Amino acid sequence: MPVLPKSFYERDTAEVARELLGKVLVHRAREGTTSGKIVETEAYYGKNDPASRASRKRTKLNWLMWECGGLAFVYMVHTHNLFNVTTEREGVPGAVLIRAIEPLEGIEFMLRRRRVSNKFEMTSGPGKLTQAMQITRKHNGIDLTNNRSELIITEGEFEQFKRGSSHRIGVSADLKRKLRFFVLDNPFVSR
DNA sequence: ATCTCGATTGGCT
DNA sequence: GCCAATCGAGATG
Repeated sequence: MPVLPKSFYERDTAEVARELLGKVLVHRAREGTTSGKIVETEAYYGKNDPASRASRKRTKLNWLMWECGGLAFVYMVHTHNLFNVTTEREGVPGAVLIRAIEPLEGIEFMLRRRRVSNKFEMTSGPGKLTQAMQITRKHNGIDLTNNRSELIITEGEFEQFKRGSSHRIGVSADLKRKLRFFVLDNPFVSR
């Protein structure tokens, strides 16, 4: 399946978050390939989004949100790595948090890394999927639109599905808009 | 140099 | 449902 081009990401962040559902995140590591269908996302904007890492000034931690679209943006919260994709054109902050995937390839690796037997516990949360797919801060800044990258996002080929939306999870101050998107009735969605 | 906090998770009551 | 774990980095003095 073809890799998503940069133009896919350089649009309104909520639109990208919604359309990322059903696309496929692929990690081609030495140990083996893991991949999964994206089933839950959240959109984060800049200045007037109080929940965003980019709501305040640009720092060593959040600078990637101002870069061009289609780059990996990984940071830690508590003990977990959270994986995001940058959106909007260079200079405009934005990113989409990938909150859950449905495993496709490399399920044996994911089970081992997560130390769980229940497959629904492998990737049904933003910190869970990074552990399962072994995504860490070393992937910060990787170009997800380059077919030679270790980490890429490709088109998917799935039956049509319904999407739902809600307010974002775990944020202390949210906007009025519903900026969380998920595949309806998919068991790998968190909660 | 020290304090504080978080886009989470898992274990225990 | 509640709460501790645990870590980087921004904020403060």
